[in-house]
Amino acid sequence: MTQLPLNAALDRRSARTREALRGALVDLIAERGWDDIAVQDVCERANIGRSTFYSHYPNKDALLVGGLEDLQAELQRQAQAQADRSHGVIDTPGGFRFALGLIEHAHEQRKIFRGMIGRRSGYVVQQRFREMVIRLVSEELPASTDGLPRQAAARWLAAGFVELLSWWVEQRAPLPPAELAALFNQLAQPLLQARRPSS
Amino acid sequence: MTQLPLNAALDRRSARTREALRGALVDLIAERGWDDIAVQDVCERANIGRSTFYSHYPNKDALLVGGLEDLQAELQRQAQAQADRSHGVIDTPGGFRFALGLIEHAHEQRKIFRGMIGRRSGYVVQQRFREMVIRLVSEELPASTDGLPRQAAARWLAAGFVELLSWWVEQRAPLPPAELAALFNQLAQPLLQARRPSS
Amino acid sequence: MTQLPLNAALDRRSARTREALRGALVDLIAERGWDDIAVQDVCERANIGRSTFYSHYPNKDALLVGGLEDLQAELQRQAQAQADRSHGVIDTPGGFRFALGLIEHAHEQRKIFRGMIGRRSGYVVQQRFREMVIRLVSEELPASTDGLPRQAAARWLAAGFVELLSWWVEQRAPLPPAELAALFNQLAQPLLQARRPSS
Amino acid sequence: MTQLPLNAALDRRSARTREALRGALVDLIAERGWDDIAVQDVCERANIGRSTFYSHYPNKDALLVGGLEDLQAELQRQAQAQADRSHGVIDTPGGFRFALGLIEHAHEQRKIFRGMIGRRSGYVVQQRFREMVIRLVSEELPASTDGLPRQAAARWLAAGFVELLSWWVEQRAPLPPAELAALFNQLAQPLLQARRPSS
DNA sequence: TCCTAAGCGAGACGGTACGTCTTGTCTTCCA
DNA sequence: TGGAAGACAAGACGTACCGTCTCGCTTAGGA
Repeated sequence: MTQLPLNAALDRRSARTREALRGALVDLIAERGWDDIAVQDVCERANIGRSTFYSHYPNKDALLVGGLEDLQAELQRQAQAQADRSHGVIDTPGGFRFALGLIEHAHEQRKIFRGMIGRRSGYVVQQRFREMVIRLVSEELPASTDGLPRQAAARWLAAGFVELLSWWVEQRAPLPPAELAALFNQLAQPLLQARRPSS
Repeated sequence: MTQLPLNAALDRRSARTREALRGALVDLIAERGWDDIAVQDVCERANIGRSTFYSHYPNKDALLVGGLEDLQAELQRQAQAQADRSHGVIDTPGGFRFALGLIEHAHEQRKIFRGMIGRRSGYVVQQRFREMVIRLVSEELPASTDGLPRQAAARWLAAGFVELLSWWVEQRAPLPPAELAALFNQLAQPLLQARRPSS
Repeated sequence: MTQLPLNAALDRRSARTREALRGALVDLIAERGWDDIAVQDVCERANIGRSTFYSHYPNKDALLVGGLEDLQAELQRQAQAQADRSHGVIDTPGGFRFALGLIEHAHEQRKIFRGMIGRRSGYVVQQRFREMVIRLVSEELPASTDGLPRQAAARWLAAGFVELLSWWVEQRAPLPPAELAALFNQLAQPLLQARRPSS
Repeated sequence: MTQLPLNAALDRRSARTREALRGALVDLIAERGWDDIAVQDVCERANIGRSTFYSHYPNKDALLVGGLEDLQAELQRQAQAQADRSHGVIDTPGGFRFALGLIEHAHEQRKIFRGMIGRRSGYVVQQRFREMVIRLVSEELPASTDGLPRQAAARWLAAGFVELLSWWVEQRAPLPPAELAALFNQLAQPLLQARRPSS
């Protein structure tokens, strides 16, 4: 009956397999873009049998989604931390907190992002990424967005943000992250003004 | 530019084939969304041999692009006509001329647009469609867009527009086209203000 | 040469697939002749996916060649056995040992041979079959074949043999195999006389 | 259905087209061998539209057959001439009259014959050619061929002849035509001896 | 001289087969 | 017992030919 604690090791092994797959996927996305990658390729890169892949994820998509969920969690953690740091005193004047973090992340991993949301990406990746950004935007969007339904507003901003990012990430001499974030927040202004009706 | 009037009949025959293919594609996109369509399916629907398809288009993509080019041309024609009608007197007060036309088109062909840019679409379609909108926006975008490079501004607006359209087209009780156009133009305002520095 | 005894079961599975394909091919050749058979047909008959076919053989040709190699090996084994039985004592008086075996084989499988070398066959089959017979003849051909180069002699005899077989197999009331073999050996006599320079 | 003798010129035009096609085919056979030639290729080489090809011949085969019929007629004419020259006096001592003519023809057109009956040929060509040789042999074969049915004897000889020719034509330093013909006649001897039972 | 029937080139079209590629399932063996 | 290896079915892809067809041009002969 010593089985229960055994599983921990196995799980750890599983985790390492998953990790390897995720890493391989990221590498390959950076190299070739999503669409030109076959499950086979990911497995080879990760030194893993193709059947093993399917025992972990039903899809190439699923693998990606897993990765993006991690990224989202991380960004939300960052945003939260930032909110906590300025413990309500000034409250980042009219800007989205997630933006800078995500932009900086994209900056550091420029190559991967180029594969993900740039030219050579694929539908699923863009779609998933956009969905993630929609969730991030939604969380910081004020309740009232004059005229426009909240969901539509979130999508407008998220789509714009993603497109901006996609443009920025392909640039040879890009703006500094902070400026891009500022630009985004400026463009988003009309939808944020309702935020502090008094001021 | 099949200008030579020599073999008009052949061209006419080809044109009818192309037409049939395009129609079949649109139908199928409306029914199942881009990704679930095989070249074979399009051919069957259009009553056309698969090899004939390939003698006209190298790809499923190419077929789509052809269709979108037509749509773009049509919308530009409309926009131009509208501009001519108000022969410069009032100059559509601060709005994009293409918007209403495209929105109305989407309204009439709601089902097709749902297949094209809505949930079940595919990367290529969205991408191609977005590119088309980028071109449309670019044409009407004023030269100076304070701070933001022109290309980035166009992409911001186009992405937002597409996303808005995608959201709108899935609604059960959507706004009237005119109101959506107004909303878009209002959201685009910050980038258009540079337009009339004098006023 | 899948010699490693590691995964015997996989090999066994493969072998059964190959067997099925070979059988189906033989059947179909007997029914329609080589040229009217598509890879697809072989697969359907063998209850095997077309892609599986291509993972075993690159061609329809390759499948055939495989089968012929087996046949050749079998015939050589028979000829050897026969030679061993009469351990040098009488040494089949002036005749080719492979002939009777092959003729009897053709007799039993008359239908298949009709498809293979008869009227409705195809170039590849005839060619491959002739090559096999050339090899068989070569092995038993004496070193010196007065005047004619050895290779030419082998081809003369093989071509004649195949043609004879092809004629015989189409007959309604054919000679008994032994008589055909005798006939062949008689016709081959001029080239075999050099065999026993003493006599 | 070119029955009416009205338009001789049109027929002449047709004839020139046919000629061009035949020439192109021969060229291409010499270059690449039968199997690697598409109808398209023949047409391009002959500067003729593909549809025109099909208005003359139903097949690539038919084009070939036409050519071979001409060749056969020519060879028979030669053989006849030779028979006439030696107006029965000596009657070519035990040899086939067609052989030398055909061999010399093959010698002169070595390249074409390589394409036709050599390695890179195709089933149809070999088959057709063999049939022609069977007809040629049959015509000169004596009535009685001890034991072997006449048809079988003709096929044995024809197949051997063709194979010999095919071997010879691929040689780098081939025997002189006359010697090859002698060799063939020597090999054919056993079947010809019945010819003059008296002598 | 005009006109009319043909040969002809061009190429659209449907169809069939090819060989390649990817996907997801399933089985077997090894550690 | 989990993972590697890989056989397998399914099916889309883009290519290559095939044989049929329709269309207009050209041309040579007979009116």
